[in-house]
Amino acid sequence: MPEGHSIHRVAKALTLAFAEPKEPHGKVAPVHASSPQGRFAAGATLMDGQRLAPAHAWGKHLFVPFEEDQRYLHVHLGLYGSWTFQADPRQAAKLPPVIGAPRVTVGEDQRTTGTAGDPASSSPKADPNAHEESWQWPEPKGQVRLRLANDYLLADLSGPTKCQILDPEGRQAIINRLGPDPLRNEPGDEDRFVKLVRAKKSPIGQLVMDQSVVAGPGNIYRAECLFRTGINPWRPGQKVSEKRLRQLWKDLVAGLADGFDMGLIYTRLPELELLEQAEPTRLVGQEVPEREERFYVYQRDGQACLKCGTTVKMEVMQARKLFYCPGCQR
DNA sequence: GATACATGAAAAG
DNA sequence: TTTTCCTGTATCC
Repeated sequence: MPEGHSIHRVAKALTLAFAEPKEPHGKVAPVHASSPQGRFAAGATLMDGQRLAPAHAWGKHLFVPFEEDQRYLHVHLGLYGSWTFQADPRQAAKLPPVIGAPRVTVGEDQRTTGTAGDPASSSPKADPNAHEESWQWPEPKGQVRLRLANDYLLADLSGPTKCQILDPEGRQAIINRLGPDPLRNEPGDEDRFVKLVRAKKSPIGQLVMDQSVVAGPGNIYRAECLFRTGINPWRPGQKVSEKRLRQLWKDLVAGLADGFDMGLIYTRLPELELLEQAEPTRLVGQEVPEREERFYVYQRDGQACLKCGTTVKMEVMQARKLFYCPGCQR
């Protein structure tokens, strides 16, 4: 259950795990690919033995290029797909930090094996002869569509809505129908976002989740960013002022970047006054509270708005639950 | 054991 | 607008 920030993190994790040489001056080791579940058997065969190049994401789409072949693995997690990373507990010293972090996050679902919660203690000193024998990869748990593995790390993919091998044209066709990605934030993206929104009369709450308008945000960011910028989700795109849309773009940039850095969505600023600042405040570095205290409006329907006290509303928009404060968002 | 639900998107009607 | 697809977890009998 991932929004764009999770996919960018997975791209980074896959790159660190499978697209960077493990020894100085070494080559990238070929990846072992398989489909324990069987539903991606043909694709896994194509991938098995390939050297992988650095992965990248555009919105919620993940692309993993093959180094010596002009093709890509393309994955979209859909509503409940996930990646699970595991590491050889004896090789902790070689693990890239993004993998070693002791956390389990829905959607990317990273976890470490070995000493729970403390990767640093989990082993360089373990068994001096350990490296003599290769790591026994653990049995896949549940429905694993694709398993990627090398001598140190393993990534299991389950439940994706899309998992396929694409040629460059196939990849480009997907990117062509995506809007700007706030995590890429390239020159001109803000203008493109503003123009796309202002050309439509559908409600802004719908447009923020429309991947051809902006690629990355999902249901949580939609609710939270519209609250943070004080925009009513039912307001037609055309009728949102350019000023507010520029504010909204910048808020999405900051919000998704925070999600990327923290590995979870945390959007509720420590002080309400920070909401009024010209530039959005970044939350990375802050201590992360319990889930119930991370959001302003998401799943807070029936409770009092933290800013104005009005009861937070839940309505259904495009078959998804929409949360907002009718008092603050007009 | 059911059943409901989830951070999504495309196809079908 | 409704249905369909993909899976794991929580909650309720």
